[in-house]
Amino acid sequence: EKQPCMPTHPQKPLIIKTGVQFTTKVRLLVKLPEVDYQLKVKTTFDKDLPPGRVNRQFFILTNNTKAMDIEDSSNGCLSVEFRHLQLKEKKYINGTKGNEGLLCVTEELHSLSFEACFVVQGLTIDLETCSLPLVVISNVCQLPGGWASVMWYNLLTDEQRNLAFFANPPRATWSQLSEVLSWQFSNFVGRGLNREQLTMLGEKLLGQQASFSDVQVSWSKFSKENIPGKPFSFWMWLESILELIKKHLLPVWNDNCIMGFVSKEMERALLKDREPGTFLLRFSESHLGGITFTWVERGDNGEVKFNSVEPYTKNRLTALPFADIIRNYKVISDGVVPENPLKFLYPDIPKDEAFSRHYNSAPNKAHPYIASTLIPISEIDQTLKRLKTTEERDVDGSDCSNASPTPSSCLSPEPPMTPGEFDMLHQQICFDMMSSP
Amino acid sequence: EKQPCMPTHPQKPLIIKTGVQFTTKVRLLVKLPEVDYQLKVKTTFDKDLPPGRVNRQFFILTNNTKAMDIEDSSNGCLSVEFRHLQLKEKKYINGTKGNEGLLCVTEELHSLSFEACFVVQGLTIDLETCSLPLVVISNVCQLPGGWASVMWYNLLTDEQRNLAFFANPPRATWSQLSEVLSWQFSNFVGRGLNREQLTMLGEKLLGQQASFSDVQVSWSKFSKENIPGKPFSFWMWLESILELIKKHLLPVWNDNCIMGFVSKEMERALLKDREPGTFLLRFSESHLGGITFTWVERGDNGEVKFNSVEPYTKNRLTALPFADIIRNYKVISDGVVPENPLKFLYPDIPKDEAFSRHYNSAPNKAHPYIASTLIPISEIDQTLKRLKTTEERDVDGSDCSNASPTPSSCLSPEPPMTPGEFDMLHQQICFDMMSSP
DNA sequence: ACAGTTTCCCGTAAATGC
DNA sequence: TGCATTTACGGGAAACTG
Repeated sequence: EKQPCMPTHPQKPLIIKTGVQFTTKVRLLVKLPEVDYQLKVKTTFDKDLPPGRVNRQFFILTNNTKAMDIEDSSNGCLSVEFRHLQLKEKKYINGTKGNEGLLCVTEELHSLSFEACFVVQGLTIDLETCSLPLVVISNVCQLPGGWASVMWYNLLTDEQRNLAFFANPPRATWSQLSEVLSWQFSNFVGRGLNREQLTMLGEKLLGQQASFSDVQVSWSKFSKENIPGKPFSFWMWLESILELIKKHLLPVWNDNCIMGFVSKEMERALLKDREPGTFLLRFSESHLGGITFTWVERGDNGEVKFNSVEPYTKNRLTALPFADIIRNYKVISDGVVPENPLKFLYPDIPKDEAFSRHYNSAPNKAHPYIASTLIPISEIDQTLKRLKTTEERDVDGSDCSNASPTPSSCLSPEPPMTPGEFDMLHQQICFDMMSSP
Repeated sequence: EKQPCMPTHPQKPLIIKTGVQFTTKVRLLVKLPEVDYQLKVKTTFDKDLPPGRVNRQFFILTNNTKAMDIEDSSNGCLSVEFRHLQLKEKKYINGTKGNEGLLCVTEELHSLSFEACFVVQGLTIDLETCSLPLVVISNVCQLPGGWASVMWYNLLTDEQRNLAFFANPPRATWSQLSEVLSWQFSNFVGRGLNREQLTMLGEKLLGQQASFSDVQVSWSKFSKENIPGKPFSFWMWLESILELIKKHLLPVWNDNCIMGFVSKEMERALLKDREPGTFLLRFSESHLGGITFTWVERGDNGEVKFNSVEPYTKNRLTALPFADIIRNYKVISDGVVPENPLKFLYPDIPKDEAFSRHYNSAPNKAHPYIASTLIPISEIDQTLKRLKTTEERDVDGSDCSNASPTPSSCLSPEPPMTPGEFDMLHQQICFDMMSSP
């Protein structure tokens, strides 16, 4: 009869960081007869501890009681919004912490309870409801892990409050998971993933498959186990890319200039028949939050060569926006006029046509100073270069799993999923009370 | 009989930030007869408000009482160290705040009081002491202003507790002030200022003077009024340079490679007869926390030309260490092989000899990637360049005040002040209880 | 409207706990 | 001892407040 709206971390609901304010809202969905008494609602954290007791215990530091009021907007029902709520951990509750030692903090689920009581015509009526499971973190570095939990829970169950969910988390099919992954991108950085990008992610997570859609992905493989040979899990890697886009690549990403998720085999297959100087942008698979470009060129005797620049990460992107890196990148071999090897964005868009709207218009203030830019330069020693090219296949091979099929036309640019699909997912995760029964 | 040791902000004593822990220590300087009772000390903030009442009021949030104990180290007298003290502002104490509206928060002085009471042979003895004046800030952005106050107070008075000091702050002579300024550098970034650098600072603050040492500097001119034509005060400018050195230039500064404080006239006078490609490093006077280099070259018909690069600030220095900027800086004019114009550090030290020990040894990991560096480049269009050179004098002139005297030999490298002078100043500000009477 | 000041909170580093 | 987690707080930005 009453339903809570979720506390929200900016953009990431259902995650609460200790010591940081959050907001929550409850609405009464039944119409009460005209009353002139106050209907007080009390908010409690982890009101009745579930049987599988939680490890950590928290309490609401701030005022947790407030009277309902007629909602300004909409149809005039009763609601109350708690603001400036803050969570703090209880220390040394009863000697030691719980024992479910297998779960990490971001898998530990909690909930907010809301209670009210009113009397009408001699009848005492108790109202109570609670939130969807919450994850409590103490530092933003735990946010990616916490968000993985929230996604997995809401993707795979409709239960209102199964706090033991991660004791034995169900698997997701790739078709479910890929939809959520694309939604992460459309929701947080404005453009979702197309089929080719999702295929690369599927291969990365599951290896070669005849058909992906029904293959199952375990929770562990998604966000807990490290990718073989890497010191991070699949989700941590993907999340680092979301973060990179949000902070440094937003307009370029939304302009569809970043292919991003391409295997190295696919990359070569795509570039090999292209005009020399054709390049594409790809996220680093070996480092968190990095982006690189690969271009194709022809050697003296006509053989195809591929070059990839060392991935750029946030440190360098802070000093120099990515579009300007592409604009100014130069390769220098000793004593030669440096040249920008990047000519056409795959498949054949002249570089400036693709990127010029993102260039930083030169800040030519009438200084007594000579303006100066940082220019990303690769210095290539010709002898070394020849060596490198022959070894290239081997060095790269160690980084890649299996060969991927020939590209054919599968990488043609495609729009992200339809808005309708996103709305559906959005509601699944972000309980919009306005549209509830 | 008892004396407090100061609460310390890392490296900056006598400044307390609300909500951040600080530590303070009190020692009893008289030897008590053997006692077996505990001597408790209580710490109070702004215990008795001074007549000229303060605007803001604070209190100690944490436990403020602790028993004295025999000091481990040294001569075994009683002492107590309060740790994890934290200050919080009292809100709405009695309606409104005080009225001394002329002072800003960093000029508002406070103090910590320490009290203890003991009974010996039927005599009750009250002990009480207090700290030197303290500045309370709420954000680190107020630290430079607060530190200016602490310096000024301790430079110009020996009073233990004159909380109204900034109602009418005395002036400092340049000889006093310059010594403190040099000490800032030797203390916080490891190398003090030599006579030439101090002379430039004196001229900047006071204009041309026959003899600086007795000229007086007002508190306002030092840290409150903006430098004419600039949006910051003298001290804020100098402090931004200290910060820049601490974060990005430490080894280069300590290696004496940075002349830093040179007027533009002096710079030209020094460089004009030097080998083309001779350069020096100078802090920006127009922007906070910037460093630039100026080099001399000769035009086609033998005339002397000076070029200064746009100052580097922390953003770029984070992506590329300054020594590498100098190492790799290039000037490019269209279609020509780019060249590094920096050859000799003034007066005549080959660049690599001066800087090579600070170069980042190339991080050549066996990547499948082509390594890439950011290279600072200035692109000079030849036609523009010719125009620029003729206008240069005027453009620059607008930025400089009066002509400075011919350099003669006054810029010869000199060691910073003697350690003894620093020790004296250090004690003046940082009350070292060990050496007190 | 605005400037001085405080609050908020991310993100890195250090401390703590298990 | 090492890893997981929390605490600490600088720093940028938003919010507050006379």
